Amino acid sequence: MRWDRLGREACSVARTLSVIGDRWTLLVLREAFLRVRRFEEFERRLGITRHILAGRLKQLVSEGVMVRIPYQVRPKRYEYRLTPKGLDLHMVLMAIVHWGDLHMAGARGRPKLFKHRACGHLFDPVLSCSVCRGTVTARDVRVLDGPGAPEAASES
Amino acid sequence: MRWDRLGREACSVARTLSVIGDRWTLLVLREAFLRVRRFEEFERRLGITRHILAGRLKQLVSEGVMVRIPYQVRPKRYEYRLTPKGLDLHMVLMAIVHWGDLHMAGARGRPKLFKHRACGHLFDPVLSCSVCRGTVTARDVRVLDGPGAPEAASES
DNA sequence: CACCTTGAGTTCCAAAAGGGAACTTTGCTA
DNA sequence: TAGCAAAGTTCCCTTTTGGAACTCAAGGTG
Repeated sequence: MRWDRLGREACSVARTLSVIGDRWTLLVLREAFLRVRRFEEFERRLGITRHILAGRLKQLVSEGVMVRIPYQVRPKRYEYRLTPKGLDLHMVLMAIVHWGDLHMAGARGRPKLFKHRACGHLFDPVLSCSVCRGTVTARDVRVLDGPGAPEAASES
Repeated sequence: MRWDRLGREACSVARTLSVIGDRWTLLVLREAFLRVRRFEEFERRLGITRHILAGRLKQLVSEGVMVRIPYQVRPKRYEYRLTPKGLDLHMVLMAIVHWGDLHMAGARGRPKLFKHRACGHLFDPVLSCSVCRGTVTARDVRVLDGPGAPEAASES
């Protein structure tokens, strides 16, 4: 399989990965959620080379995950911001961070903590069911074919 | 930055990505959650080349995300299964699928649906707060430095 | 017994992607 | 006039993929 075909697979994992399934892209998004907006600051904080960064930002913009908007006119300078579609990736980032906190934290503990503004407490993200609000773990889920499933073979 | 340094960064995103931040790795895990276990079946379902698959599986095993266990002795054959550490990636996969369902679904709709065994309903995954159980979105979260944060500079 | 099949890899080579560093462009500032 | 800053591009060389063929061990088949 070549990556240019990924976005056309009948699988939401594959389609999502066609947008964000790349280390640099996820790291760029991490910074974006921490309110980094400018080319040079992404470069400085990530240690990414400029031409890779330019490519990733261009892709994120073309996918509608970020927008490139001018923040000054003379000379023209642009910054990158998350769109609503990009903000929806928050759950993906939180899930990734949480797994790292559980399984990859160093001796000194977590690098970041999260406070829930609504209740004021430090918290861990928990996946729950939109219907009953109960916790959802791997064994609680049964996977069924949906309307967009491939015809005969079972692909996810 | 080279990838071999990623796992040593003081950031749970970076550390998680050092394990799963690769398209093929995530697709292998998707299949693993759908109960695929054998080398040939991963190959067939993903269209991945054999030597890339071998490398990814070896890495997942060395990270403790999967285990390689024999399922027959003569001739010796092995299969790959998720460990508890691997099963904990479920939230990451669910978050990725859900974003794809929201933003990348084709005209025919979702390829897969999820049923919550506990309540019996088809559901969407929702991220919630471990303390108050309320929904958590990007704007509800305040990020603070934790004990494992880098000294002076602020990196996530 | 000679040969074919299966599962799980490994090896080889050409093509694509990535890392590093220097160069470009536009206008501002000393 | 020179220097600087932000945001990219270009060039070149190294590393990683994709694709296909080859290996190995143990059965099964005629």
